[in-house]
Amino acid sequence: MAIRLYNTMTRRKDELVTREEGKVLMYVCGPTVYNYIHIGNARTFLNFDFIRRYMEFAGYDVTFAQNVTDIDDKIINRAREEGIEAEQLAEKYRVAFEEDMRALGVRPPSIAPRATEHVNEMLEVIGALVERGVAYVSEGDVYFEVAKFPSYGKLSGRALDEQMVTECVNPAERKRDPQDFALWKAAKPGEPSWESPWGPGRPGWHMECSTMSVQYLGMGFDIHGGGLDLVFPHHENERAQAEAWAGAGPFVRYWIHSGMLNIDAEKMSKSLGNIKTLREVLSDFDRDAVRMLMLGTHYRSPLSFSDESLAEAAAALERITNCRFNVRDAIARYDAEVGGEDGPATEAERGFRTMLNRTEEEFRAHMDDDFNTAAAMGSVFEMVRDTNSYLAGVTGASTAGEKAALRDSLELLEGLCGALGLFEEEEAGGEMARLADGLVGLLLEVRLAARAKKEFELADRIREGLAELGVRVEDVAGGYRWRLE
RNA sequence: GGCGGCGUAGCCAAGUGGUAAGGCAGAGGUCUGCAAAACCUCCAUCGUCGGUUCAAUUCCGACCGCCGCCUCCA
Repeated sequence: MAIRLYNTMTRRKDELVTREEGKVLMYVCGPTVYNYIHIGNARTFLNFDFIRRYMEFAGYDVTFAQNVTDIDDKIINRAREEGIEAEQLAEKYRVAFEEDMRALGVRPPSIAPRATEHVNEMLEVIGALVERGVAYVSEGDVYFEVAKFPSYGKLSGRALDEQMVTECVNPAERKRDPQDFALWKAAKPGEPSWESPWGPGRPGWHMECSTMSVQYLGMGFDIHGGGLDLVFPHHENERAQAEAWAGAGPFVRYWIHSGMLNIDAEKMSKSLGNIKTLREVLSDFDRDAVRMLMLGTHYRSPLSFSDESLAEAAAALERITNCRFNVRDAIARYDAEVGGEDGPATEAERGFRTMLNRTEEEFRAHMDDDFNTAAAMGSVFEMVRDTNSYLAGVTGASTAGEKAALRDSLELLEGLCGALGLFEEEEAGGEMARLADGLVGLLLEVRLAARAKKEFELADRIREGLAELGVRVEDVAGGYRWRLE
């Protein structure tokens, strides 16, 4: 079945037909590196990580480009505050961004071009736009003349003359029309700058995305994404530049926009002082809890973030991790057993396999339908319930068929969750881990013996002591199992 | 003023023209030395008012409420 996705340009769900069959060329607007990213930024990057991963899961070869905006006003201002060069500041936060993405489990882009390394290419595009008469020079600035691009406003669905005019902002206008936007900004004294035919300056914000996306993915690439708040003016302008420059459209086949994240139902803003950095969140919560929270809401809907909602997501995630643990434990247990007759599959086993197949079908169908992660996770949760239920009925000496079915269910559970980037935390390894492993096992053997003698006080002491070390002990028929919290 | 979105149980959240997934929380039960995990059961007529229809939460209209964008913003 084909993937259908909501296209901001057409305002409906369109079937994904890529430029080249089996391949997806995708560009997502990356960070402006002037600060640590906040949880809202994280949602956008996570949403596109889900989309990218699922397309790969669905068999596409995905090329994913994401820019780094390492020169703009915010960077310059912030550098001034911190008393360092803009370049140093940008590098500091660019590295921090990469760390954050790694900590979140967001897969790195295939290509991560930086604005400052593509100034020459941008100058070529700007020059061509001036030559074509769609851009004009004004006191060292270069502006795109919106009136020369007939379909301006098509993406964001707004007419040029119906906008609220914020004229008081800049009365000494260098622009012919307030809607015109800068392709090149003349440098003020002390600002970082590059040479250009129009004097020293730096590229306008929108320029880099048009230039670099086309440079690496080619005109008419498949998917361009970003936060919903980038539709206007950023993406509208990108499109205008690119199509005016190429002389034809489309710049992009599908536009995808990720919904905003609010904190306690309010927009994050400096004035409200409710900006929450990803680092703060990750210091309190597991990365997969953050992923679960984002997966629970469709990517285009607004998401209200709070510590409570995160705690809920963590609890929901635990249900899945418990199930995974239950299945793994059962497999290990049955593998150790010698008995077990082979024979025709039982009723329960056949039903179990049917359920597994249905789960995968439903999961894919939901994801194919505009990446409906919330519904897809619903299917996973149903599978969790049915698996636990099946597990409760399989007791000891299971058949080869049952063992195989359990292994398949584990593979499916991990596969579906993995398609959305869950369960990628590295497992502890090494000498010390093996030693700890053995010690815990030894203690639990002692505890088992104590329980057999009804020495519950000792048994409880061992369990509590281990709990303090983060080892959760659970008793099962005739034995025990444990795991790290 | 222009454009767009949203309003589903205590909370979060899918979804459909034919009486509503899933998760969290809660209640009861089973299992257990206790616990944990798990299973079972219970818990909503979908903002309000009209209209279309055999039938609407789902389509249309009005209204109320909330929010976003129109200026930098993921």
